[in-house]
Amino acid sequence: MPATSTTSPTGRPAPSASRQHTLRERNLRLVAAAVVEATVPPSRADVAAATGLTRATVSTLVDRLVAGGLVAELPPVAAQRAGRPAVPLVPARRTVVGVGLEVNVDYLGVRVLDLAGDVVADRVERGSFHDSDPGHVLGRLREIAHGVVSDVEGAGMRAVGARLALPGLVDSHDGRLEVAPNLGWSSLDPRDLLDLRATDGTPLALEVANEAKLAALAELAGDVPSSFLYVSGDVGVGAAIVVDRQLFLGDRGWNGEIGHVVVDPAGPRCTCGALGCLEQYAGKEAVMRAAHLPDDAPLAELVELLLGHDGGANGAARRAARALGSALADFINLVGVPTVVLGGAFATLEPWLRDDVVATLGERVLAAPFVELDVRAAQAGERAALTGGAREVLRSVVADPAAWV
Amino acid sequence: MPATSTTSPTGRPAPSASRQHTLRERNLRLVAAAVVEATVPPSRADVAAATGLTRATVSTLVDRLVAGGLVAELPPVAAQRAGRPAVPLVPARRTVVGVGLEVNVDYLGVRVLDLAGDVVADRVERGSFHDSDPGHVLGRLREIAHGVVSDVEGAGMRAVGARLALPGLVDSHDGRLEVAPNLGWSSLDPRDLLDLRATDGTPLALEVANEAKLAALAELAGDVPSSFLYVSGDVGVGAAIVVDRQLFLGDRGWNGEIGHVVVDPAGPRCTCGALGCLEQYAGKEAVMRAAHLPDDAPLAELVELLLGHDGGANGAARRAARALGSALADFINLVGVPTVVLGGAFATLEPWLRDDVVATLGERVLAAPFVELDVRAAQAGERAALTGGAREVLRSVVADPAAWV
DNA sequence: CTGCAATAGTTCAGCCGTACAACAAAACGC
DNA sequence: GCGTTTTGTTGTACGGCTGAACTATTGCAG
Repeated sequence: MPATSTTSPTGRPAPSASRQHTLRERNLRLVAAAVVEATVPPSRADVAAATGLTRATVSTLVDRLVAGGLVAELPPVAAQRAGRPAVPLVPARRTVVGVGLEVNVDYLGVRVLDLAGDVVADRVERGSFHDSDPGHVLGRLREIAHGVVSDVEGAGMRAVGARLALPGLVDSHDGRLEVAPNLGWSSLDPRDLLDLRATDGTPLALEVANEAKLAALAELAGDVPSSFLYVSGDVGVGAAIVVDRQLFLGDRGWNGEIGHVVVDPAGPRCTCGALGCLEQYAGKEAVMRAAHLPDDAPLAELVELLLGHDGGANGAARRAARALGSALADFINLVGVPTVVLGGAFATLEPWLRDDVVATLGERVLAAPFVELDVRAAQAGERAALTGGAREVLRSVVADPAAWV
Repeated sequence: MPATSTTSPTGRPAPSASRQHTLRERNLRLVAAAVVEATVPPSRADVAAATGLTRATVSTLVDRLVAGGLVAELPPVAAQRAGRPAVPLVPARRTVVGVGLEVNVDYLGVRVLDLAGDVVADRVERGSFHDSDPGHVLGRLREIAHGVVSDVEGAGMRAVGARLALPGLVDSHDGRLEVAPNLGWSSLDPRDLLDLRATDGTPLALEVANEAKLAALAELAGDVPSSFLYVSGDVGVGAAIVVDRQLFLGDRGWNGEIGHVVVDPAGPRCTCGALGCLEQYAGKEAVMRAAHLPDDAPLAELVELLLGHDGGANGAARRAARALGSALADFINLVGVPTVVLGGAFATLEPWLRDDVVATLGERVLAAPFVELDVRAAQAGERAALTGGAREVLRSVVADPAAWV
């Protein structure tokens, strides 16, 4: 909450008067980021060299971060060379944690991560939330979350915020959910129904976002370029734009709606009312139907057929891949980011999608001769939005450590 | 040049150590922006109130900006109320100027603007640069630019930088032109052929960008939302994304290629090799042909026919508008910015395009029920890229006044 | 084993830029 | 004409960073 109260719609900090303590805040952030993003635990001297600050300044800043529980010191280890051994600095474990929450069509989830990226708690409850009652479902999520937060705080950790992932259009200004077709929810503020509190009663800052967008952020934990497009295949097809390791949200966060990009104006009618949307070719129901499976067949069944070289399933995959390639070509031509990460069901199906997607991109992306197009499967695993949400909370702590130390 | 040397690919400043003078730089920018962006000339006290700085601090900063020629004081005018009369502050006129350059298919242009937004110099040379020689054309542009810069500097002004607009794919990292189909140019660095110098021999910082993108920036001079999509119709169809009054450049600046978005996969073959690109419906040649005019007919001729309610011309306009609406719907669904500014020939044709574009957007934009879609004609006038380029130079001065005072 | 070089981290004076408060300047109004 | 009001300036205090000197702890050469 404090971290975002002075940010513009797109998340960029609004310019305001800089005072002495602004220096402190900025340099604290710089040092915290240097420690968190380092691949090998740096010493104070390493941080000084990396940031351009003096060792003296880094020392005082690090001391503050250690006191605040954001950074921890490892026992000094003698290097292979002369000189006093360095004290390696690492993101603190089990001190400050972020909470990821999700309501999706077939499960509720809560996942808690610490600054080291460790999963501290993970709870999933399966169910069927098609056309469900928001108050009831969010009430249940609240119970689960409250239990998890109690456990975590009982173990001495501090929950600093939560992100709720929803499969629908979320307004990034006010966190309202405009519509979530597959849940049957519309026009509500989840924070009215899900006020989370720490055990001492203080409210836990909660922000709401689209599921695909938080799932995209989970990829940042792995080896991925700093800018990429993320496309998540599920019942719907959602996408996210990540630039310089940050979500690009457009005007109010309702972007990345690649599921309704035109593939063929003479194509089948979509649930949105238009004709030939991508979802009618690469959405779960369309793919299952094309593979002669029931609409709601599990993904594993399709994979089974594909592994057995079933003609119908392969045809369905190729049709989906061609359509996906066409829509992604538009995406790349418009946004200008040449790396595509396939998430959700597309990650599982990547071996059967990749070639046709790449071929279509090669034909339709105008800049194809000048840049290397890169299509790859997501790495974040199951229910990535939970990880992404929790990570995002922790990122906001690192981005504004002054508020937490 | 100094302003961008430490910026990331997308133009966001790379974080680095903050020192005392960082405060100065940031607050100088804040004050300069407050003066430049104000609608009515503010006093030092007004600026202090707007920025949150104290009057004392604002005074020293303003004095510096005045000394550097970025800000000027108007004679104090007695307000209608008690108190010492304020000294109104305005962007300085005819002191610091930015240079916009452009090579397009049918003209070369140079335009010089000062901080007040006044056009200080404007020179256009018509010609035909289809399949032209880059060295020759840029050499000629260099001559014209050199003459203009000499005049301007002779009048006591200081040219602080230049932007060159080209109708093609420009790499925003290194300023190289990858390809400009209508000029027949490819793979060259315009700065090798166009090194500009002030009269005293010091080189003038030159950056290169796509024509539609600089034209989009020219809109910021008028009454336009802080985020919008800009679509420019010409021989090709180009676009730009402006968010928070800044260009969004994706990974390397080759975005906004809306001309090659899929309108109909069964449509006519495009020069890019793919089928049914927007350019085959809304590009100049396609529209002229559909209106039964020669490919290279002047726009005025089409307008004439449209004003006369010519059936063929109207059909061509509607076909173009439907296709444009379809591609723009994709654009909006993907990027999430609901305001569209029609530029270039589309600005002239806006009366005949708007209704069909708006109708198509209403059908295909997923968020249409929740946000107000806004389609409007560009305001910047002829050869907007020149204005946008010059403005962009001046914006970079205001964004980093410390480098210039 | 001893002393020296090398590296890490700490201490302290100095500097710089902003805040705060008092003050000077220039209007209005009764 | 004098108090009031608002603008802009002056001087002091304070906070945060730098730079240099200093301490701590290692490796290595002799």
